[in-house]
Amino acid sequence: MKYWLMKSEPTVYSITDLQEDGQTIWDGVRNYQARNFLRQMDIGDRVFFYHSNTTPPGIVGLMTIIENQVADPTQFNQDSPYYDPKSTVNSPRWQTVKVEFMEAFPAILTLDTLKKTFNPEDLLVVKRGNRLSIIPVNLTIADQILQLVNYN
DNA sequence: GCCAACGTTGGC
DNA sequence: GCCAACGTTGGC
Repeated sequence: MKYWLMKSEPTVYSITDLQEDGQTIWDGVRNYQARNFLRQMDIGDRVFFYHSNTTPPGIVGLMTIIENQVADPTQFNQDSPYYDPKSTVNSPRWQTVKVEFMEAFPAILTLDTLKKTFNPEDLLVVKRGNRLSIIPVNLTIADQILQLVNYN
């Protein structure tokens, strides 16, 4: 089992939205590096849910992968801002995953705390200028994040 | 609202 | 294939 971190702006889709929906297709990713990480995800992997572009930003919960190699439906939808005319049903360009809600943390684990706890090399999300919306988190760091959640 | 970082586009 | 211009992300 691997750990990941995925960002979402809470005004677009929040941990509360996921809690209500139960599960969702993580659509709209249009960055090749992020997509390549999505392709590496397996069923059962766990994902930290990160709220970006909000005050304060930080990790707010945990979800798990229940389906992988999912063709992002928005790439075929002409009315979607994520429509990709170069993508076809037979050879979709954008794969993603379906995630299921696991838990919302009792309190947000803020970016500020993450910066104080981890080195940028160990946790990419605290690295200045990093804009990747999907990043891998190694097991050691994931354990430490979960411990922080439990102790707070 | 500012702006640094950085990805993408398109002319050449 | 280079790189300037432009667009987007996202913290502050």
